[in-house]
Amino acid sequence: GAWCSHLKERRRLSARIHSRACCSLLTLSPSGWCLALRYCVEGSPTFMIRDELREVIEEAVRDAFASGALPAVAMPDVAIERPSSDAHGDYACSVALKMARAARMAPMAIADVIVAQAHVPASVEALDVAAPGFINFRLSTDWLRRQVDAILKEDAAWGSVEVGQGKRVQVEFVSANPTGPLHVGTGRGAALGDSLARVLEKAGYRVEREYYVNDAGSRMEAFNLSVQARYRQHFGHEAALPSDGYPGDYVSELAAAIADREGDRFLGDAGATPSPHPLPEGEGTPTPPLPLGEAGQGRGAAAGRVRAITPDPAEALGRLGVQLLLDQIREDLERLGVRFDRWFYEQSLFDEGKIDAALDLLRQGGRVVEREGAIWFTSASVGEDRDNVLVRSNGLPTYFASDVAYHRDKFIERGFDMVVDVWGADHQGHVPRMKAVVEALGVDPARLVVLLYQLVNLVRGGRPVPMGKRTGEFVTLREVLDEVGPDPIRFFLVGRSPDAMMDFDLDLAKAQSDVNPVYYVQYAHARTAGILRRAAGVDYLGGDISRLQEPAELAMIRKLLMLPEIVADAALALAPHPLPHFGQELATVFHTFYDQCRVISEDEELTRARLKLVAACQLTLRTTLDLIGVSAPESM
RNA sequence: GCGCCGAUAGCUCAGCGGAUAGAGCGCUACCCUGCGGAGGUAGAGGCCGAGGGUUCGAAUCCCUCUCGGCGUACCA
Repeated sequence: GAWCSHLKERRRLSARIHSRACCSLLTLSPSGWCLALRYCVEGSPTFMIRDELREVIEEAVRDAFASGALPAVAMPDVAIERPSSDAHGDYACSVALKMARAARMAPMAIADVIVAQAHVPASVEALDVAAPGFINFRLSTDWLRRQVDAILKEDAAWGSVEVGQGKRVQVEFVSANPTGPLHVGTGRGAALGDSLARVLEKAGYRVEREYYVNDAGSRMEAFNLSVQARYRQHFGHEAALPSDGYPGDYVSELAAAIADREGDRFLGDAGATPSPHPLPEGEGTPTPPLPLGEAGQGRGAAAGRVRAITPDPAEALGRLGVQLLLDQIREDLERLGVRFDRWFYEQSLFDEGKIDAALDLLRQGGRVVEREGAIWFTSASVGEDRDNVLVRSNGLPTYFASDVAYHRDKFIERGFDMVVDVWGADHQGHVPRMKAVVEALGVDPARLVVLLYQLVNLVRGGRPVPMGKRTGEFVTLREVLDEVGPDPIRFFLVGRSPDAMMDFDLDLAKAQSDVNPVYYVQYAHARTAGILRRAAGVDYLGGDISRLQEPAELAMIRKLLMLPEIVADAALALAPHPLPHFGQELATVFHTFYDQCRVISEDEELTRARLKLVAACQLTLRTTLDLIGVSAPESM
C-alpha cells in the first residue's frame, strides 16, 4: 500500500509548495517508498510572489527567534495559501496558529510579533493580523498592475516554473494492447498522461512520452489466431475462432484489409495448425514501416530475421493486424492531441536479449529462485505477499519478466531520472512487485512513480454500455471522437481526479456539448482574439498600466498570476486535473471584466492599457488550454 | 477474507488541516441603443455516507462501519 500513500503524501506536500532547495526525490517510509519533494525557484527566471511571501514570513520568524521575541521552537511548515474569501486579502499564512502550542503563546500575539518583525516587500500593501491568528497579505495595486507587463514580457515562457531542474522524466501511458481499437477508458489514460507531460515540460522537466506496445505474449497468440481464423473465413475456409480469441467485428475487417493487400498467400496448407511453410524471401517477412519513422527501435530488422527462420502464418497475419491497429490507434490519439516520442515494442526486449539481461541482473543480486519448474522473483522476502513468476514452467517469460526488462532499459540503459507509468486501476496489483523489482535492479524505487486512474464506465442514456475486447462489444474512442469531438473529451477527462471512478455518458456529453464548460473557456479566448482583431494596428504595448484601476481589472490580474502556482502544484502532485477548473475561473473573470469594462473606447490611453490586459489574459487562457490539450480558437 | 479507490447541492464534480464548503448543468428573477449573449448580475438549493477519536480548528488526519468500483493468476 505504500505507493498509494506516497501519492497522498505528494498531494499533501504539493499543498505547501516552497522555495529553495533543489527538487529532489527523497525516499523512504518504513513500509516502502514514501516520496518527498522540495523544489527550487532560487535564481529562476520565473518569479512567484507566493514564494517571496513565504521567505518574508520565515525570515521574520527566524529573526523573532533570534531576538527572543518568540521562544525558539521548531519552525513549523510555513504555507502561503489563497484565502477562501478575498475579504481576507490575497494570501494568508497560518504559522502563528501552528506554533501556538509549542511556543505557549496566544496565536494572535505570535502573529503580531511576526508582522512587527517582517520586512515587508514593496509588492505588499498591507500585512494584517486577523482572528484567530491569521496573517493576511494584501498585494499593492501598483505592483499588480506592473505584472501585466511582466506577463507579456514572458510571452511563451509565461507560466513556466523551475520545479524540474532539467531532469529527464519519461511518461509512459496509454500502452493499450494492440489487439483492438482504443476505447474511452484508454482515452482517460491518454488525456491524463499527455496533460501531465505538458505540465512537467512547463515545470522545467525534459519529458519523453512513450507508448509500450505489448506485441508479445499469450494475448498476442490469441490475437494472431483470431486474425488467422477470420482471414481463412474470408477466403471461404472453415476456421474456428480460438476460445480465448477476439470475436469483435474489427478483427474480420482487419483480415479483409490484409487479404485485399496481401492476397491469399498466408493461407498455408493445413487448417487450424498451419505447418511451417517458408515464405518467399523478401515478401514473407512483414516489415511494415515503423511508427513515426523511428528506425532501429522496437521490432525492426532483427525481429524480421527471427521470423524468417520460423515462419508462422498466424504470427505473420497477427503482425500485420497489429500494424493496422497501431495506425488506427495513432490516428485516434493524434485527434486527441496526443503524440508519442517513441513506441517501444515488447518484442524488441526478446529480440535484443534484454529479457535475459534483466534476469541475469536479478540473479546476480540473488533475487531469483527456481521452484516447481518455474523461475521466480523472490519478492516475498521484501514484504510482498508472495513470490512472482518470471519464467513459466513451459519456458515462456511472463508479462512481469517483460516489464522487468523494460524498466531495466528505462532506468539503467536510458537513465531517466524519473519514470511515470500511467496505468488503469485494474493493474494495481502489479505496482508493488514492480516497485520491489526496480529496487532489486539497484534503482531507487522512488524514481518510479505509478499513476493509477480509475476506470471509466461508458453510459448511454443512463444505462451502462458493456465493454470488453474479449466480448467484442464496446464503443470505441473513435466513435466518441466523432460524436462529441476531441476538445470536450479532453477537457472532461483531464478535469477529473484520477482517483475517482467516472461515468462517461455519451448522450449527456453530446447533449451538453453546447453548454459544455470547455466552450465557455474557449469562448473567452475567442473573445480576446476578437477584441485584439478589432484593435489591429493599435500599438498597445506602450499603454499606461496605471490606468487599470477597476475592480474587475485588478481581479483579473490576480487571477492571471495564479498560473505558475497551478503549474508548480500540478507538477509536484503529478496531477493535471486542477487545470480545467482554473480555465473556468479565468474565463469567468474575463467575461466579468468584458461586461464591466469596455476595452476599445475613445479614451486611447485607457484603450491601450486595457488591450494589454486583454493580451495578457489571452496568453494565460491559451497557455492553460494548451496544458489541458484543448485548442484555443480565434473564433467560434 | 485481504488490499486499493470512491461517497460533498437535484445531476456531473472541485476543494484534502484553516476563516461564511465552491463550480458547471438544471431551477427562479433580472440585464440586449456600444468590443461576438456560447455572455453578465442576483437568488433558492448542503447534518460534506454513518459513528467515534486527534486538534485551538476536521469535508480534509486516525479508527470502526455501510454502500459502490477495482484488484487479489505459471493472464496481460
